[in-house]
Amino acid sequence: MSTDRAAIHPRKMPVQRRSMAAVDAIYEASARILEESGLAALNTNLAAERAGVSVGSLYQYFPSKEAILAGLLHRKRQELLADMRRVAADHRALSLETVVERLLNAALRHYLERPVLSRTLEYAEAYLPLDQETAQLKAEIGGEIAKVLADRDIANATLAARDIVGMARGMMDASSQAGDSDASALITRIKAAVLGYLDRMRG
Amino acid sequence: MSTDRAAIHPRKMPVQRRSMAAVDAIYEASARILEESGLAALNTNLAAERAGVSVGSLYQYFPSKEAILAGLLHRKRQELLADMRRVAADHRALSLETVVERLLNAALRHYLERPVLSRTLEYAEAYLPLDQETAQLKAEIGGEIAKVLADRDIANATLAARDIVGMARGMMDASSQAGDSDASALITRIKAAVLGYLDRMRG
DNA sequence: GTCTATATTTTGATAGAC
DNA sequence: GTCTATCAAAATATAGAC
Repeated sequence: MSTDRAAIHPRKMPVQRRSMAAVDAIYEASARILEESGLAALNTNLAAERAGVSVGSLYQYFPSKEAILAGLLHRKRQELLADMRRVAADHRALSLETVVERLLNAALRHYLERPVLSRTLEYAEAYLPLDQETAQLKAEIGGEIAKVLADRDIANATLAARDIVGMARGMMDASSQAGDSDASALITRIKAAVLGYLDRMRG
Repeated sequence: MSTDRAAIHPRKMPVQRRSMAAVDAIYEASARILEESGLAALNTNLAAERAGVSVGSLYQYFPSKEAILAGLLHRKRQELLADMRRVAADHRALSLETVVERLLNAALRHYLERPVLSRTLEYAEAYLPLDQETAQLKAEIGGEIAKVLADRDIANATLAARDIVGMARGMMDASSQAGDSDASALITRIKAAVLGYLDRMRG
């Protein structure tokens, strides 16, 4: 019997205590595999084994390995969005420079926690049949930034937000791949790029 | 018999006319597979079929699918480096702004030719057992930019070059993923980020 | 709910004929 | 040099016992 390879969404929400532990273990095991060996190395058997559950159990929660990836990405996005909202909440009281710095701090904190995992999930998204809900989260993260920019009368806030997210991400990737570990110096440099960009686009 | 999965380098240089055509066809077919379906979809059987050659022939030139990826990346890098050198050659006669613009034009031209392929190969590099020679090419590309910056008395030219490559790449990725196709507007915005960054890092 | 065992499919790689 | 045929290994997914 041919199985549905396109299934992406977690099979069901685990409500029992035990089930949640299994799902968490699968996520964490998968994350480690991705970090250690990349996308190509992730498979359901290995993920189950490393999570300390059987493949059968894994398939009870995830219809495919893509579903695991989608779930991981979704989680990460939710966490970042929550943090972004927190930072953007009272932004009107602050200078542009301070807001930018706080937003970058939030983004960096998430990214630097697990840079390789972040990179891998970001790439996976590009070829993964896109999960509507997760795409929405991405848009909302951009939206939070655009809102801050629009309030400062920056033209084309949506485009600018996309540019800023892109440049920050690119610099974080380059830095982490080069093995650079000085986070505060990195923030300073990203801030230079972001504020320099905004200056020049405004002037 | 267990085969050597770690082999990366193309098996041999094709010297005959016919062989070169086969190798080219394999590269092009692989590139299309990567663009259409991502890294996970690339396999030797499919690449051979789409290239119009048999798997046996493919294995005559490539010891593994990783070798195909490594070869594709190596080619792309060589092309970009050649272009960068051309641009950087007479840079002393030009303003910083003009040099930056020319370098970005070169990078963009290469990237926008096949953005999805570029992204995929870049990601592949991260988990691919790194090909010494290709890593060297990457360093040389950064080196060309660093040289230009150092000549303008920009401190920490190597670090700045890495940042600039990263931010440009991140913005190109974001733009192409969003489906934006206005290349000249994109150049203008990347220039704003790069020059703004340099200004602030200098001042 | 979870596990073991297993079928099915896909992929990697080679042997041997032409 | 190239192809066909095929093997071996790995990965997906499920059935059925507990």
